[in-house]
Amino acid sequence: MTPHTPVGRPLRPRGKLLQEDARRHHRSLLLQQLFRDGPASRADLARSSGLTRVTVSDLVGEMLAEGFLAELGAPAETRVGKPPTLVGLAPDSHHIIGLDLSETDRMSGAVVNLAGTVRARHEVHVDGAEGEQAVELVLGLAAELMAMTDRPVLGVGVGSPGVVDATGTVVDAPNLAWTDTPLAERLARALDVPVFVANDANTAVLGEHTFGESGDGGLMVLRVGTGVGAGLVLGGSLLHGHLGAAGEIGHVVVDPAGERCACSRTGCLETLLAAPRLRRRVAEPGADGPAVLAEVGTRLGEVLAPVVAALNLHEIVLSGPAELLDGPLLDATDRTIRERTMPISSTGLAVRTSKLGEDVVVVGAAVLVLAGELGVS
Amino acid sequence: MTPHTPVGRPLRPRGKLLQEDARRHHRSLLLQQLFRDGPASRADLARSSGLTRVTVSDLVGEMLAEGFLAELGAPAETRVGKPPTLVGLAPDSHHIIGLDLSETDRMSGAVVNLAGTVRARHEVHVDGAEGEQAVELVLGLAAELMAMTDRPVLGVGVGSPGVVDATGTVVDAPNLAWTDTPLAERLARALDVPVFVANDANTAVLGEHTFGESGDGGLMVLRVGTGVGAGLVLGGSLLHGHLGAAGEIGHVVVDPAGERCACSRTGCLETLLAAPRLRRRVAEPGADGPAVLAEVGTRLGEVLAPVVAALNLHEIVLSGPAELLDGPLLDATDRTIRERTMPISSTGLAVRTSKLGEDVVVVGAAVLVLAGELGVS
DNA sequence: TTAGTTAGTTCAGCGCACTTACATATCCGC
DNA sequence: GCGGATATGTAAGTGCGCTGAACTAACTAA
Repeated sequence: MTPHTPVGRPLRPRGKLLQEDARRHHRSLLLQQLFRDGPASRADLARSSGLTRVTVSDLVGEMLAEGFLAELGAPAETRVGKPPTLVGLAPDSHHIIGLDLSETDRMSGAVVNLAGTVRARHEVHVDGAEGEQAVELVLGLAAELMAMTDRPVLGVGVGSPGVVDATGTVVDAPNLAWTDTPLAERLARALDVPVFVANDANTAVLGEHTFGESGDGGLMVLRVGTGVGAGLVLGGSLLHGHLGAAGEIGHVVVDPAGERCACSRTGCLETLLAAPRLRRRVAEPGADGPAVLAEVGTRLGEVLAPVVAALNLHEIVLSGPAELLDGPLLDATDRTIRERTMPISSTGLAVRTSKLGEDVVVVGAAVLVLAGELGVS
Repeated sequence: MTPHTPVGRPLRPRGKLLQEDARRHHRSLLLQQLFRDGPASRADLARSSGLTRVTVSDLVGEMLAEGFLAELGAPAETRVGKPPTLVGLAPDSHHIIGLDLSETDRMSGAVVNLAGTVRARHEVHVDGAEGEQAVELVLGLAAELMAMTDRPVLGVGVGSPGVVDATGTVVDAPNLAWTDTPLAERLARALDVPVFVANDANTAVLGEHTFGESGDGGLMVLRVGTGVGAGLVLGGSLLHGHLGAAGEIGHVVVDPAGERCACSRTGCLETLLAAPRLRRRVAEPGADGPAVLAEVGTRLGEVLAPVVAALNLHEIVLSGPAELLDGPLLDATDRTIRERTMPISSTGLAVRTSKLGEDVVVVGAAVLVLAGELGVS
């Protein structure tokens, strides 16, 4: 009798499971494989997935017919036996529309292929649009982008500011004056493709997780912009939190004696770290820029240390203006976290800036679609 | 086209999925149902699970034969149509052995039924036993408990101090001088039943999650004893962390100017909160007990606030000596968390002490087995 | 008594992945 | 240069688990 452990498996079963689900699951398994490790033969796929060659052939055939995969011929190297025919993901067989609504002055979007490469861009100015007007701006932007590709569109992903619930309804987004706005439904109705909406920090962490060369441990992406927010991927899945408000870390108090914040509290993380304020402080005449940045970094480290210890995170990624984040601030954050946690928590940890830059949100929005439609990420 | 969202579903498929797995999954689904909501008719189960009556009948028949379920006759109330026959969980059809190795002076264990009720107890003194000696003490305790029930034993669950990996190997437990000790394997070999081992704080959070009347949002259990540790259930599953060290929050620095800690840092949470130290400080001549407790509670709140905000937790449970935790300390922690986080993070949050008391760990260890063997929790 | 309703079972059929068997295509040793 | 070894990929048949449709059982309402 060997020891078992219920790792990763959710404690409660989720629902009815059909054969159809099994097939979709296995399709995802193969896609995922090709997605991460590049082209492979049917036999290779069979070996690594545990499915039989027969089943793999069947599934691959299906996906070839749909266009998601392409046959790539035999590999160059020569070995005993019949040479395999490689199959690989056809990254431009389908395109995805990713939208980033997190900037205050504009809404940007992109046509993204299945490999996370941006194929086209488009953006619209917000110009103070709010409520329904803002929704229509989004609808227009998405339609425009859909017209920019001749490939079938797999779906639309949106990274929106504010709190977004599981159905893609924006519960609350002050900047756009949205409350309980069913954005996913509106887009789905208008465009007739699957639509996924999530908080911008959440899409960012998905982007980083899938396309940012990150590992498989817990990942946290901290977005620094007009505000400060975070997204977390734990155990391979996006954390939503009890009320869908996971990652809302911008208004944690770090310094009760600090500046007054718009949220009526004093000394929130945002009063120190939000890009406009920080930029102003650094530029103040007579200010010691690096020292200011280091001090803010230290404060950030103090906030993150308990989170790192509690979650045993693998990576923390800072996303935002590089001139502010990448340097004394990052270094101080990294150092502070290590000073304030045990080696077992901090040795496995990497603190770095984003590798995707400005595109994290749109690419992450595309991952939302990839995960939802193909089970790939 | 309706909006979709990949909620809760892990982003990456876990592995091959057989029909057999589907059947186990559906069994779990029904068991879970009966487990949470009590007895029901086959027709009720079919309606709420989405399976057909045929399938439910088949599965229920199987589980009746195995003894897990029992027919309970018709309900008292009378309605139109053929009266249903209720089936319900047979809580004492099988028993589970739960072990708690977290105390320094003794190892305790219990025979637990499927409903989480303790049916018998046993314990052994540690008397300084270490390494292999301590392992044999555990083997003996488990064997003794297995002899105390005449029901089939579903498995053995163990809550061990220290870091435990996914295979049930204790990576590091200083008190017992265990390093890379394959405890699950040893027990499985000796007793010939499935064995599950996890960190004591992790088993505690499982116990609280399943039998502590807690909700479905994120749950954190903070164990205060000789040391301080935590366990987390997020999105319905236990969080392990990158290196299996999630919840190791005892050595987060809360006061760099504080007392020196055994871990070579200064001002760790443990230096304030560990039960022996705290008890001593409260009992000091001239000390204002409640004030000391409130101050420690405030510090704890400062550590937990970032975690609460980042995870949007639903519940925080303090488990340990009630005379220390339940009162000014708990109140101060609760207050501090609310002062330091946004309403959206804190309104959905409840901070309380454990409802299972001393039994959290053994009962949680039983849940480990329930989840692993029956997919129930 | 008859009609209507609900519970639970029987039976044929379908989808999916598996096993077994085979065709195909290369290398290797003689 | 040719059979044997080795490996890839396809074809046919099997078994498992679920489903829909039809059936029996047991009760209420009129």
